[in-house]
Amino acid sequence: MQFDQLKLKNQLCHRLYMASNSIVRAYREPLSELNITYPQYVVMMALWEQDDLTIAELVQRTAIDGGAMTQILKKMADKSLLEIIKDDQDKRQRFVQLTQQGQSLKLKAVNIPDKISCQFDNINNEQTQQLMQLLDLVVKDLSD
Amino acid sequence: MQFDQLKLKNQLCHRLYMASNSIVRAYREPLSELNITYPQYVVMMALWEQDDLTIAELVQRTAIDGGAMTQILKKMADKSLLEIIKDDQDKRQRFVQLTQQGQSLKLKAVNIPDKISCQFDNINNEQTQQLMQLLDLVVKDLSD
DNA sequence: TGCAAATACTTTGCATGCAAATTAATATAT
DNA sequence: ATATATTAATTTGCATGCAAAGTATTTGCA
Repeated sequence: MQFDQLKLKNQLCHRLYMASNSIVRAYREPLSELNITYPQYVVMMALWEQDDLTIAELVQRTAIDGGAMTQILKKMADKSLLEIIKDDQDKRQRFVQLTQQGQSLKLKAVNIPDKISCQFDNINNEQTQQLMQLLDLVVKDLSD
Repeated sequence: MQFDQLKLKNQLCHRLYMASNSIVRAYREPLSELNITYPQYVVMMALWEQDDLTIAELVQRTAIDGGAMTQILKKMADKSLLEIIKDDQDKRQRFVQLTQQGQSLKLKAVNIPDKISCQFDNINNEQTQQLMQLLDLVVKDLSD
């Protein structure tokens, strides 16, 4: 039966869809305490790791869509989490820099991963690592 | 270093975010030939598997948000893929039924899974199964 | 029997994800 | 040198995902 492959339970994509939505939803509450959304949190993590990136670099590291990134950064700048600085060398690009407030938010965020991972009762560290490796393969195969 | 857990490369959520977006994006082209979006495809798969479901059942099986479901079904009804039928027994609920056109679309969709899976060069069937099982654990842990 | 609580949906407002078109500036080729 | 191609961002339009509020209906219980 070739139609079997159209069943939802056989679809990797539907598993990914559900898992991704579930985990982003799980971040909603802890992130609301920092007054940021999930994609904004991804931007913060990228900048906490390496500040003063161009928007293109930020797009590359976060895999957030460029069009969306413009809007997201605007809102984050409005909240004084970061500043968007024009480059005098190449006037097409802009650098993104954390403000003091943006940097210090890291201290409030540091316990978020623990809050999330303690919701995982049926999956251990080894399985998590394995899962991340497999997901990397998926992303790699689809990025060509 | 507790800050290490804030790095993007250590985040399961970011892997899921990228993988889910990547795979939904991969479906975009084949689905555009059927003139449907990814969530609409999920609804179709659910109905091809079991027709004449209530909206609540459809929400439960697809994991699509109820609010979004209303809009999605409306668009699909506009495209004559399905009909939304009021229940005389319980006037709160409605049944969703595929039209002839919606049923026959299955024939055009049956080769889509193959088109997607042939993009996976670095991941084999066994790994895919393993991945799906691990994702089920994630969803299960987060659904409580 | 009558009314509060629960259900099944719908609506609304906000924040993306994404493709496509647009703008501004730089790089390249002839 | 100059037209053309490329690059970095932004803008626009459409389709969700999600929380919260709103609408009918139906249940359940005093």
